[in-house]
Amino acid sequence: MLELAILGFLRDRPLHGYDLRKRVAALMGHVRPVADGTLYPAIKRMAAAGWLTRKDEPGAVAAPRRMLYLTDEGRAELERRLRDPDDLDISDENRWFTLLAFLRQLDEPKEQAAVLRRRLAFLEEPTSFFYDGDRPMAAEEFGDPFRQGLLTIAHATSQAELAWLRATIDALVALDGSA
Amino acid sequence: MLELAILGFLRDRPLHGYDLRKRVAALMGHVRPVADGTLYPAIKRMAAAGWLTRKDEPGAVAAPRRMLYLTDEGRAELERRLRDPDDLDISDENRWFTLLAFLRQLDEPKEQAAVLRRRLAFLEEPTSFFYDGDRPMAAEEFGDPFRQGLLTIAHATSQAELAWLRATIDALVALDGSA
DNA sequence: TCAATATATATCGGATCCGAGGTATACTCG
DNA sequence: CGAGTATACCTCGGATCCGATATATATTGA
Repeated sequence: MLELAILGFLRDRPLHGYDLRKRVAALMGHVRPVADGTLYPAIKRMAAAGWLTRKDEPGAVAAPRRMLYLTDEGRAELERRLRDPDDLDISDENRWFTLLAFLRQLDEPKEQAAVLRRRLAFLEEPTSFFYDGDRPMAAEEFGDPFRQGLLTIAHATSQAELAWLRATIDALVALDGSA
Repeated sequence: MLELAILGFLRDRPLHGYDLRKRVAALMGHVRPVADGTLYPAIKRMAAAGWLTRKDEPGAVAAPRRMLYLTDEGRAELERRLRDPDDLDISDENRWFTLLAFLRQLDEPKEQAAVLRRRLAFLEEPTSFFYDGDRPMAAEEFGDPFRQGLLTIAHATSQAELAWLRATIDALVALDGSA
């Protein structure tokens, strides 16, 4: 997921690692930024894969910066990941949020809509969080406020997402039809 | 986080690995269950740490089951993790949800409320997801429907959680006062 | 002026996780 | 009766991640 964020940010403009770190933290980390011990190895790894190149930037700032440029291979890899995301079928909000932040970078509205439809199909599957043996338990069955809270929050989240998904898919289809 | 789920489920009743796998999948995994290659090493690890004991169950079922029993050390470890969760300050919904599912296992309403208050404080911090240089960008600034969607969903989620948190903290405080 | 903080990059060990593969028995359906 | 599926446990290699640690300079505030 970190790799997708790096590819996405670099498609907008070249950045050095420290700047990238702040942007990734804002998107994925909030309080605790992504650890340096995670980010810099990831950059190195992705440079080895040929997705980005590094160039030293002799500048006015304290430490020497290494600017990161997305290569054509990196751009192709980004498009591949946006078009065919592996994990729309699991309930990992962070992954979905990161994807959502960069999905606009796909050129075709039709392909953007296709990704959203897969997510919609996933969210429309019935979900159960708790079981008594093999029998799924309904929210009303436990007075436990914490499990009630879990279901309340999960429900509100998926309702908000569903509403937005449906509206956005419609808009993308209309956009594609009129083009 | 997997370890917290295992401790929490075993506090309710002894389970064998395969049963645990289904419950963990229902809570954390939904479509894709936690991999066997993750769960069984985790069980082994936790047995080595003294948090649970394993006993072979010669039974009528196909393969021999190994029942898992939480030890006193395991119960103490669970309470420690519920009381002092490391990561209420990061935006990982899965962690928070797992914690929420077992927080009722803390005996004192006062301590339950204390955990919720820390989460409340985190959610009340202003958050920005996107930056133009160092300047945080408001939702209105980009017409981009994907970033708008990101903010819409994030906002709805945190509003639902805030409302539930405030109500539940009040209820716990009242409960503690009347006891 | 001196300490602290911010800038900036990097390595290393340890932890956890996933995917692929392996083993074996019971039940169900054609 | 045979194939497929469900039950049930496990190992191993590879990937990613975090925390600690290291280095070095510029800026800011007491």
